[in-house]
Amino acid sequence: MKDDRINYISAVFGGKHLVICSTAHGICHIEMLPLSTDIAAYLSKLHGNAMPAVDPSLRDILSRILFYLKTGDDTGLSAIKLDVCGTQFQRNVWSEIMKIKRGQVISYGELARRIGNPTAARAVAGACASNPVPFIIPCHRVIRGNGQTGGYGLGPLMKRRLLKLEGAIR
DNA sequence: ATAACACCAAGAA
DNA sequence: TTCTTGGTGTTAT
Repeated sequence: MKDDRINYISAVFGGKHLVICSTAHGICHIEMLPLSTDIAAYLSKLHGNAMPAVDPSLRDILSRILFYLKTGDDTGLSAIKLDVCGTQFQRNVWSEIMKIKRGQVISYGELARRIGNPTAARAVAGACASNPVPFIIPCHRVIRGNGQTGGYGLGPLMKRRLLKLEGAIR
């Protein structure tokens, strides 16, 4: 991917900065950062040279994601334009995750089967872990085969919180 | 090459 | 029930 200029918008949610980054082509990155983080400086270091700027045109997307985080209603999330880069395997996993509806869960092993790579459960977990856009690509809906919720980049507590919000779990 | 993983199934206690 | 153990595929070093 090119070092396209990155813009961002942020809001405070759950004691952290919810940060949404975009290129000219779509959302490329969502992250939760400690309140002490200098967001622009952090993103600059992460994405290369140019200093990112706040982009007010991301306001609608931000509020839609916040609405989802508060209510569990994910209407319109899957229609958000993305600009993510990944290996072919990761893209296969991510696009399969997009098919999981709100309130549903599947196991890493089942997802592996669905992409035609039935012994790759652990690799599927790796692809979930490298999902750059949590919530939009709902990797929190992929759980362990034994019913435990499993790991999550934003913390297992957040994963359970989302699944409860969606009514997928008690 | 190899080590690190958000896993899994089976088996022991 | 919890725990080990051996088996996996992909990715980054």
